Amino acid sequence: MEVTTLTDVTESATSKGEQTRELILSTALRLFRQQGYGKTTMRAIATEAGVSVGNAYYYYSSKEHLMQAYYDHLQDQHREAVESILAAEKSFVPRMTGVLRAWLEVSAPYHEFAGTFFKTAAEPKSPLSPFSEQSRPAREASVEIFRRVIDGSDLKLPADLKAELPELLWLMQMGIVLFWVHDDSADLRRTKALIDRSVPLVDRLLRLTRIPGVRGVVNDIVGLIRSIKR
Amino acid sequence: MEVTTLTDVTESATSKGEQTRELILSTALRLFRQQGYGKTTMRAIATEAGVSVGNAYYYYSSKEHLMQAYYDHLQDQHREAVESILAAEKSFVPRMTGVLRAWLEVSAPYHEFAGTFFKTAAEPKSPLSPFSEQSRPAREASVEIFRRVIDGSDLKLPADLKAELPELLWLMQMGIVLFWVHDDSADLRRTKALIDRSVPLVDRLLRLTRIPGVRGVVNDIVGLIRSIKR
DNA sequence: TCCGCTACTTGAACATGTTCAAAAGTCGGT
DNA sequence: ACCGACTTTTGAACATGTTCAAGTAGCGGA
Repeated sequence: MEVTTLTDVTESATSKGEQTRELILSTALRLFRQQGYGKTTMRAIATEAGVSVGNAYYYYSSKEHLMQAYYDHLQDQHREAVESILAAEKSFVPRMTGVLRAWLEVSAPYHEFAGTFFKTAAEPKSPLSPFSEQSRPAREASVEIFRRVIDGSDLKLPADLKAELPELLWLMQMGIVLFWVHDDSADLRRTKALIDRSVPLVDRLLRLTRIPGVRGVVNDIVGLIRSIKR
Repeated sequence: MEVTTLTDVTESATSKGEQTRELILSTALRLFRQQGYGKTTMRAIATEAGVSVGNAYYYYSSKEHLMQAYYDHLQDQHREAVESILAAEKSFVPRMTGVLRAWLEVSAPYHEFAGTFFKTAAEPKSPLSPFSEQSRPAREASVEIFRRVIDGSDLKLPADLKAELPELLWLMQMGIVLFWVHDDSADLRRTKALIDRSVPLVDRLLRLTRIPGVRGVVNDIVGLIRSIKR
């Protein structure tokens, strides 16, 4: 259970401003972890980082933007962690399970204040919403992971379903994240159980698409998804 | 497209305190609608209602609690609106579609600031979360509606699935709400399309459970749901 | 060296949700 | 009418996210 150290965040800092920027971010993340998001004040972050409040706002236009930066950092870690899994595993279930569990691991240190973070998930106007235009790059990078999960696996799927599936798996991850946020079981037992049991289920569901009676429904589902994407 | 009037909220006000309570609530809801949640200050609510700020807090311990009260009010309206539909329709699709559309109608006047409201959906600690202990009564009342949707319909289902289905339909509604919050299409065209197309799909999926190859997966799904509920 | 431009930094001021000690009102009992 | 207990009301004070006008530092060019 490796925990991200502060210096992990500070990488390739070059100019003067960049150093201050990273210093503020790493200080903020440390305080978030230590005392939670709500109890960490901007004044505390600034003081602890040895800068003025206004200076913190010069680099991060709001407290939520510090979260956004953290989120990006998290995703980078996840992308990295996923590589070895995708290289090693060849069938769908372990690939998907591994990817989800990897997310769980990199996010674990932040579980306590994650609620405050994902609070914004439902707020359409916030740039932090996973559905927003601003988070499109991060979202697409995330969807790309699931595309690789499928492409590198042994699944045989109808073309149209295969095209939509990465986004659906991403959506599934969003659901699991929502569950995780509410999960207060010891060692995240319940979330782990959810992952370990739901992925094989998805696998079975996907293989069901070969049954003739099912095919029609699948087509309709794909059609529905396509129609509401615009 | 009937819009809730302020006096709809104020009903059966009796004692002195109750009157003030309702006055504050109705004023708050009016301002929320007129200027949005974020731009409505507690001072504005108090001033407009002709009371002091502290007095508003005497009745509602936070701004969010004013939302909670609104939410309860909304649910009451929904329950009422649903009666005629459940009395008239006898098959699943129109029953379910009607219930969802009724929700859309009573909620329509608040669509603009709904984002701020459902923001709390993902925050585990907030009593406003639909999954929280505090909102259990409201949630159960809502689930009950879906139980009636099923019980009064022509659906023939395996007993164990039938037992879990009301909660699943409630979850489906949560998903639709999330979609609705992000829907900025004219006249909520896209959300309406989502309802009208997804309900028949659910209907078809449910009838698929008769196919032998599907039965096993359904059992597993039901098992998974049951196991993660604890 | 000095000028001017940009990047950076500051901290006081502001906006707003929330708290709280004190005041005012209400009401039943004597 | 007065007392005491409880409910209701008040507004100033507080906490904290955010803004902004002003100041400082660094740096390339004359």
